[in-house]
This record gives sequence, C-alpha cells and structure tokens, in this order.
Amino acid sequence: MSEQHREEQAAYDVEATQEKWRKVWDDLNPFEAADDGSRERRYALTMFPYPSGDLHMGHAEVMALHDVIARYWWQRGYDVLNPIGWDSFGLPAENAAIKRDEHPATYTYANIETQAESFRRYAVSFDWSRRLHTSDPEYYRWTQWLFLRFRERGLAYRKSSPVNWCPNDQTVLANEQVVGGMCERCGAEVTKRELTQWYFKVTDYAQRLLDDMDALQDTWPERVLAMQRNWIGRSEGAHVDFTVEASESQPARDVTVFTTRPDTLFGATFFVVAADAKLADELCTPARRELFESYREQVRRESDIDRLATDREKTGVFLGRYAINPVNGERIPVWAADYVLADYGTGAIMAVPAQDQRDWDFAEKFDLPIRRTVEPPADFESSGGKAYVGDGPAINSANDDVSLDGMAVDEAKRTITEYLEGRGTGKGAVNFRLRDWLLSRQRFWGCPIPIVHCEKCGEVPVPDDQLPVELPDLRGADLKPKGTSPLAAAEDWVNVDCPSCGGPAKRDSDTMDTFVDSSWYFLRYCSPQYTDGPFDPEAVRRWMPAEQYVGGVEHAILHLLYSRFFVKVLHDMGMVDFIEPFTALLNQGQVINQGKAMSKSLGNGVNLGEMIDQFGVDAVRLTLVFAGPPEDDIDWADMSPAGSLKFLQRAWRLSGDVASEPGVAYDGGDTALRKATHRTLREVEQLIDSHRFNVVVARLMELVNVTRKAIDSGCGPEDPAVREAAEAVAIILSLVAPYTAEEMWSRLGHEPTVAKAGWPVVDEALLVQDSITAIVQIQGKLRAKLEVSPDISEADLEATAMADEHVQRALEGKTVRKVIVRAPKLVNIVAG
RNA sequence: GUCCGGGUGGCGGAAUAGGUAGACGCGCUAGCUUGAGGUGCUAGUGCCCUUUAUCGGGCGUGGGGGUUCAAGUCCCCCCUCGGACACCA
Repeated sequence: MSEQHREEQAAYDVEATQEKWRKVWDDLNPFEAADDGSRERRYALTMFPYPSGDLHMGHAEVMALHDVIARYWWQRGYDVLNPIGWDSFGLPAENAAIKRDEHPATYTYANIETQAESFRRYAVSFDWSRRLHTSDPEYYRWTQWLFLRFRERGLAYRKSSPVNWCPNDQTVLANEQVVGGMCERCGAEVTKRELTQWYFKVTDYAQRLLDDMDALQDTWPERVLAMQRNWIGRSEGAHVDFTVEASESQPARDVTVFTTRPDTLFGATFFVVAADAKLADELCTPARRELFESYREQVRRESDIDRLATDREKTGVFLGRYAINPVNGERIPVWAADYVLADYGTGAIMAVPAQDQRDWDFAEKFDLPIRRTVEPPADFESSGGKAYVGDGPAINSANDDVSLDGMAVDEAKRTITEYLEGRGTGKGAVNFRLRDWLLSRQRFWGCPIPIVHCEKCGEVPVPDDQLPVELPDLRGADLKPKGTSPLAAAEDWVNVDCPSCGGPAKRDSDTMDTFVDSSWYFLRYCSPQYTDGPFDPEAVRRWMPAEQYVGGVEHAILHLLYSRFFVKVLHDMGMVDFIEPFTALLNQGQVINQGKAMSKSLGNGVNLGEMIDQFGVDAVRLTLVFAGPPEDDIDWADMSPAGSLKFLQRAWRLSGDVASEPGVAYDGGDTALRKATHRTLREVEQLIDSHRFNVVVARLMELVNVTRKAIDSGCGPEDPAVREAAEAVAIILSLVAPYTAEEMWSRLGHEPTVAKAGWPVVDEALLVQDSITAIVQIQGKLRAKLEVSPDISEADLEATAMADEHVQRALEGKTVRKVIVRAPKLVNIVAG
C-alpha cells in the first residue's frame, strides 16, 4: 500500500460527512413515529429544553445518552415516539428580552430556531413532526382548559396568605422555587408578602404522591425518591388541644398543636406560637403588645437567609398568657418565637425542653423549667447531655387516670393518644410538609389565567369556547416588573364583559407558573395537533406512560412532583388510565470542567460549538457516552475527544477493508470472529438495558480491535465474518455516532439509513464456548490456568488441576487438606 | 444535624448468584513511519522483590475487625469526599 494511499485511508472528512448525511436524513425523515399498530410502541422522553441561548455541553450530554436508548429501540424494531418541544414561557426569556429591549416572543422564538438547528446538526433521533412550544396559543389554550377543570374539582383556588416574594423579579415564587432563601432563578434574597394568589391543591394528593412511589422504587434513582419523600415530609403524631386561659380583656380559647411526641406531653413546660402567625397577634395581651410588635418587626425584617444560619441564638417574647396542659392541668406560659414556623403544623407547639434540643435551647435562654419525661441512659447526664430524643422508659408521666411511667416511647405514644381521644382533647394525626402549589405570577410572558373578576358575580371562568385567552401583544409597552402584572396595564385586554352577567369586569392579570405548562407536555406529544381537548385520550392510551424519561436531577422535586400530581388528577377525571407518567427515570450527571461547574465567572466554560467544529458531532457524543456511568458527573478536563475521533476513524477504516460483497452468507465465515461478534451483540443488549452505555463503547472497541486483527493477520478481508463484524460495528456505532456509522454503512454497500438497519439476530449457537479458562487456586491464590471443556466433570477438572506442573511445584512438601471444585471455572486447593 | 451517593493504577473507569482485580480508553516509555512536528503503526505499562532473559515470589480495591476454601463484592465499626434537605415540633 503506497504512503499516499495510507494517508487517504487514514481519515475521513468529518465536516463533509456531516453535511452529506444531514441532507440525506432530512429527505428520509426516518424517525417519525408510525403509530399504526404495526409494531410495539415505546415512548422515549427527554426533558424539553428552555430556550435561553444555544445548546450547551449539558444538553449535549443528555441528548447523547437519551439517543442511545431511542436509537437502540429503533434498531430493535419498536415504533418509537421520541418527541421534542420547548418550554418557551418564562421569566428568564422575559428578563433577557427586557434587557435587550425586545419582545419576549421575538427573543424566545429566535432561540428556539437556533436550538432546533443545533439539535438537527447534533443528529438526535427526534420526531420533528410533533414539535410543540408551550407559548403557542394552540398549546396554552389547553393549559387554560386544564386549569378550569382543576378549578371545577376544587383543586385550583385563590387565597390570601404571606407568600415568597422575589424583589428582583417582582413576582411571587412557589416554595419549591425558593432555594436556601434565594430566588431559584435570579439568586435574590426572597422576602414575604401578603397577597391573594392562585394555588393548586397538591396537598390533597400528598399521601398518594408518597404511596405511589413504591411502584417507582426500582426504576427511579433512589435519591430522587428520597428527595420527594423528604419534600412531602409526612410525619405521624397527634393533635393536642390546649386551653389558653382568659386574660383581663380576652376570653379563653382552645389552641391545637401538632406533635410527633405526644408521649412527652407531661414534660411540656411552656408553649410557643410562631411570631409571624396571626395566632400570636390574637393571643398577645395589651400589656405585652408593644414588646411583641417590635419583636415581630424584627422577625419580619429577617430574611429567610438569616434564619438559615446554624446555631442561632433563640429569641422570643412572652405573650402574657398561660395555656393549660390537658393531662396535668399545669399552667404554662405562652411565648412567641421565630423558631416555630407559621406554616408548618398549626403554627404552635408544646415545648418539651427535656426531649427536644430547640426547646432546650429556648428554655435555657429564658430560664424556663425543664422536666424529663423519658429516662436517658445512665451516662447521659455525665457526658453533658441536654435534650434526650432517644428511646427509654417514660418517667414523671402520670395523673389520676393514666400513667405512662415505665413505657417505651412507642407504647407511651399509643397510650396517651388513646387517652386524649377518649377525653376529646386530642387525636392521632398525620402532618405533611408539602404546601399547596402557588401558581400565579405577576409577569407578562406566561399563560394567562382564564378567569374574569366581576363585582357582581365574583370569580367567573372564561367559557371553554372562548379559550385561549391570548396574551395581548404589548409590543413596545413597558414590560419591566412593577409588582403587578404588566397585563393589568393593558386596558383593552383587561376590561371585558362578565361572561356570566354581561356587566363590566376585569380579567385576572396574573400568568401561570411555567411549571404548569411543563406538567402535561408529555401528554400533548401523543397527539400534538388534537383540537378537541388537551390530548387525544386514545393516543395517550397508546403511548403513555413513557418507558424512559431522561433529564437532570435539578427537576427531582419541582417538575417531577408536579407532573405526577397532574397525572393523578387526570386519572381521577377519567382522562388517563395510569397513575404515574414516567415508568423509568434516568438522571444524567453534570458536565463540569477542572473539578468545578462551568460558569462565566470562573471562565471555565467549554463551548459545545467549538468542540463540534474541532472534533465533530460523533466524537463529542462518543466522548460523553464513554466518559463513565451516565449518572456520574463528567469532568471535561479528564476527557479526550481526540481519542474518540481516533477510535471513530479506526472503526470507519474497517468498512473500507471489507472485501466480500453485501449479502454474502456469514455461515462459512471464521468462527472465532463470528463468536466475538455475536457475543458482543448479546452483551451490548444487556448493557443497554442496564444503562451501562460506557461499557457498550468499551465492548464495541474490543470488537473493532479483533476485527482489525482478523483482517490484518487472521482470516483476511475476504472472509464473510469480517463483513458480519463490520456491519455489527456500524449498527452498534449508530447508537452513539450516527454520521460515522452511516458512512461505514454506505461504504459497506448499503443504502441509508443504518439507523433502521435492524438489530442483528444473535445466533445462540455462536455463544457456546468450546473451551473455558479454569483457574486453579492454592490457598485462594491464583497458581494456574487451564483450558478445559465447558462441560468437564468435577473429577476430571480436579485431576487435571492436580496434574498441572505449576500446581505440583506449589504443592511440594505440602499435604492437601481439602479441594473445592466448581466446574468448569475453578479449583481451590487448601494445603498445609 | 438528617437523608442519599461515592472512595479501585498517573487519570476516566471495568469487574457483584462471593471465584483470574485493573476490561476499554487516556496518559506515559521504547521502537518503526516522518525532513521535522503531529497523525498512523508495533511493543510495554498496578506497586515491590528476584532474574542476563526466563522461571518465580510478595503486596495490593480508604482504614480496622469479622464470615468463608475463597471478599473490591457480604456483615460490624471507623475515616473521608460529594450531593440533597435543614429550627418541619
């Protein structure tokens, strides 16, 4: 082979190859779901992107991993639904547009086009015919429709309460969007505001959201399930009624507390109400008023971030009142403090300092009594013990009718709860941390809430036949956040006739949280053009639930919890027949650089476009898939896209060396190579099922290596087994590197597209091994390897092992005590 | 503090019905190719000892203990890194 020829053989033109096949694929359009019942259906779903800027390394990783699954399903002959769309409403687009003095729609749709083009170049096997954007009226019409149905079921309602307020974005935030006291989007410190807002009643579904996770136990990442359980925060305990004594100017009243430790009721030595709760205000005596109000001011000024500081000094004020402990009649002082949360439980607690560290700290600070009602272990006090939260016999816990003394915590809880229930002063209760989902936003770029407020009729839903309530254009208007929705200023839009009485009325001017849009998009994909409802129930029955959902762990709570909630409500409405939307979930890791998340401030960002320009789409995809297990982070600094490109060229070169004709019978081919090919195919099948894509690549590399050897120094390029192997390489490679695979396929004499070549049928006969390497251990240490028949008897294997010269030498002067034989793989000799 | 993951060569990572630790790749070393560099190709590469080269030996999966003929894998204790939640009564 001449040098020049070798040079030509050595590499293909990455750029030109991409150009060439892009056009061919556009014409072939191979990835539209047939949905005709001819083949078994599979739904491969990936979290749809938010249209800010172009695609980045993170997108590249998810899509590379997701596409391995989708493309494998195609090869296996399934009818695959692999749709794409954009989560195109939302604050970041609105903020960016304001900054650029553009309309959010202009900015958003321009970004979508850029991203769509990048996805096509990146060669993800999407069904482009089902593309959707949540900001299209055809889509949000049904978001509004769903909102109205939820409202009819009492699951969407308005209430006034203190809400999380982002002073920067000038809008409210759901609890889930406050991260560490900061706005999830912009990082500003979140404050509180009293506002009337729309909520979804997720709390009605708390128990079911928790229970139904059992079905996801083996197919969702444990940490996501743990985070959701944590967020739902179910705790069992009891409600206990305390009577707060009358003061000079105020009547007596009952106040209920929630506790998980009703067994410690005899140890309650004071009573605490959340300082920012209405209850504190109501209980406070006139004499303590001034102190209380100044304390409350101080609490309100504290942002959530201050409250997060650990080891904070306890603060509080006495409210001048006393509560009566229902089991021992004791008068205990009522305090207001900020360590009790207004929106958890009832906003009031019984304080049991002996068994709760927070109460202990408070008692110490304000010199309040402490009385143990659970006996700590003997060495507890001497080792500086404070609050004791462990198990132990109850002490000091008896009145004339009931005694807990001597009981373990569980038994004491049961006993006291029954006692309280019998007396009507308490009962067993379950409490959840989960709050209702606050969904209204005072911003422009979102789905309008389809409600009209009429002075006469009150809240009036916009009739279904008048949907969608479209966003007014407002081009040129000032969209800057002012604390009320910019929609409120669009007079032509806001002022309408009441749909009920025809009188003057105003539209609700808030828009919905974008998480509402994304809670049902996966259903819309099943029938994106459907006009009689949000989705065609038949289409959804055919495709849902999605077999595989791929996306980032950042949505572990928000999006995934809300989507689960939506599906359960739709199930109760009889619109879907399943209760969980996503059968399996895969959270890919992050792409980081030099040990740190990529960021502008660190200047360690890796530009996806540049990487693709330099190494090509396939090499970038291969690098991301080969880097490690999909759920682990990838440090780009440790990766070698140049090495990936090198491998792709090696694989590609095989296709040029195959000397047999397409369609040749493989039967007569070299058995060793055929075995390697079929073993690889079987292994790859299993590896993909268990998401070990990095190992798939390793096995593929091995197959390329043995094929290379077969060509150069084995059976030679004419052998049909070489063709079989090269074709298998192209098909496996098509899951990760579609351009190179297509180029190989073409050079092997086939028509496009390799993506639908079909997975080769594994010949079981070729998986049978003629011989197997048995190992011989002495004292558990490897001493010899034997090539033996796979069905060798135990006796024969032992005899062969004992006869081996290495074994003989190692056993010299020793007595064999015991021989363990596991035919055909192992012999272990114990000698001494 | 609580919960969830991890700790395997210089690096990314393979390997669990307990049975050859380090597959595959990166990097590195030597050689060939080349005017040079790169690419490409061949060989080697866990650590230590022994040997001219063989042959061979010892040690090795964060640390310590245990179960077992046999432990990266199972059990107990500890160290450590990462993530999530965090005054949730």
